Amino acid sequence: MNKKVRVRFAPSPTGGLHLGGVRTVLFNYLFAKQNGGDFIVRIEDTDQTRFVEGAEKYIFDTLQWCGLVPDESPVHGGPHAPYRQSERKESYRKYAEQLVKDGYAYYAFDTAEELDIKRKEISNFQYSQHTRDGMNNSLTLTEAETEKKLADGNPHVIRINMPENVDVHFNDMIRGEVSFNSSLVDDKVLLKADGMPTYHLAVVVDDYLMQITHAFRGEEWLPSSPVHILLWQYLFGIDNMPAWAHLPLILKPDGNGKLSKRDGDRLGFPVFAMDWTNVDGSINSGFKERGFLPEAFVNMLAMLGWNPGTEQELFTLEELIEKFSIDRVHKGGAKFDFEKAKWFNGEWIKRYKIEGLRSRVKEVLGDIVANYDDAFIDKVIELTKDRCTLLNDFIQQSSFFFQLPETIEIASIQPKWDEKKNLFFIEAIRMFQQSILWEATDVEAFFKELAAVNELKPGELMLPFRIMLVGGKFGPGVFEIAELIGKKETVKRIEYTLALLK
RNA sequence: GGAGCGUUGGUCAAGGGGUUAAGACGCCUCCCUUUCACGGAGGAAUCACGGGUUCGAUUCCCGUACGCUCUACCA
Repeated sequence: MNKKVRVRFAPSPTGGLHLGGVRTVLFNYLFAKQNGGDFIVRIEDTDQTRFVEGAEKYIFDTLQWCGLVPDESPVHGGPHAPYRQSERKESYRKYAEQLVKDGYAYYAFDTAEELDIKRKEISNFQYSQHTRDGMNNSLTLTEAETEKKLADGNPHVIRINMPENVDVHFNDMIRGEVSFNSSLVDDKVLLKADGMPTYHLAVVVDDYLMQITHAFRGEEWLPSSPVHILLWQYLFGIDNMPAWAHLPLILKPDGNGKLSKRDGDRLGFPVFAMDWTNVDGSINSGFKERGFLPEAFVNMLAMLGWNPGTEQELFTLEELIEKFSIDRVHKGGAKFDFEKAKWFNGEWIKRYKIEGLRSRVKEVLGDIVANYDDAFIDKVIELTKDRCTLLNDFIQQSSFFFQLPETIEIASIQPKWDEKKNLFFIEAIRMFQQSILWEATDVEAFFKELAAVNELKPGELMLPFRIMLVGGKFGPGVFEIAELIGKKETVKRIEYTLALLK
């Protein structure tokens, strides 16, 4: 079995690959891999005015980060190249003309202004079988008039000639039998005045030319599917049509409705896999930059609209390929929950081996780890990974291993600070300096011993000690921290804080 | 307005004629931890409504309500 699964996305200044888009790609990918098929990506840049340089690269960077790399590089060719619709422009016109010749479509010369007027005059105006008789098209014009208009180079579009009262139906992989009455569907534009196809013509022609057998897309496409079904019937035969799967929408967390990038800004979470730069230069943050691991991102996305029916929630890409099944994809939309997304990431950080985390943690911490070797960094990661849900949490949780804490929260200890404690730490410094042993257990023993001698409860001293080493009330066990940063650094930090407390 | 699609706790969801209606996130309580997390043990909270069919409906059927998507020479 050689199945090809089509992935589509339109790069545009207002686009970017957001959650819903990546999930569509993911499900395509899983299905393709599972069935031993090909996974290809096509760029739908039919509206050139909205195409931005770099958007294409952005898409592939995103797919790469997620581990969803297409089998044929749409940028560098392949058996079905080119993949940019703008480069396939010529092939579409031919099919549109064919439709006109066969009576399934017609030329329409109405200008944008004329249509605007109509829309103002008639509420809910639709260019359809009920209105096309009153419009300026090859159906109302004589053949000679049409020929002349075309010869004179009048701008025109080609619209589909929707049949009257035909039951158009198909079997959706997720929803089962879906049907529409053709009388209620308008005469969609297939070929625009600039010669570019609209999505409706392009999907059908491209899917045919690229021999696509299964097509996944968002639920928002369902209402226009009758146009596509009819086009398949007219052009290539309904038997050659790919199987459709209309995926449920990803909804905004509050209220209802499709998740939009505005929601991300408003609610403070990313809706893009990676940072996306808008035409105006503003940036929508990405999951990657927020400190997500690609595995966690993909895992989280897969569970949004699909469920294996077991209690398993954590999946690798390989496991997803194995377990994924299209009939367990839900029909209803799912609200996006950022808290759950973070939970997935925390779980993945715990699952990750230290070595796997190392380079990512180094990247997050930046310059401050420059002078430390991997062995030291690995120990830090081991001590802190379970308390991080995002990679960026390593900044808070582990910076103090590499440098003096930026702020020392002395406010936490000052109220109960007294001379007795001050003397304890002065003595501790002396004692630490003399000691030869410096493992966490040794430090703890010294510390408690000295506390006993000074008739102080260790409990009263632990917090001050922590604040001195860490700067705040967080982090792993103090004695383990002391061991790792070393005797010299420990003493230095005690002295530093003691000075602050004077 | 029209068409299509949908509706199990706050969220993600399993289930599918008879169940104490799984599990996860979040929330709350307790334990562990002389910090914060992690971890562990508990807890509150759900089948949109109305009619059928049936001995019995959350589950099947029909309505209603509500929500969403589409209704562009955007995808």
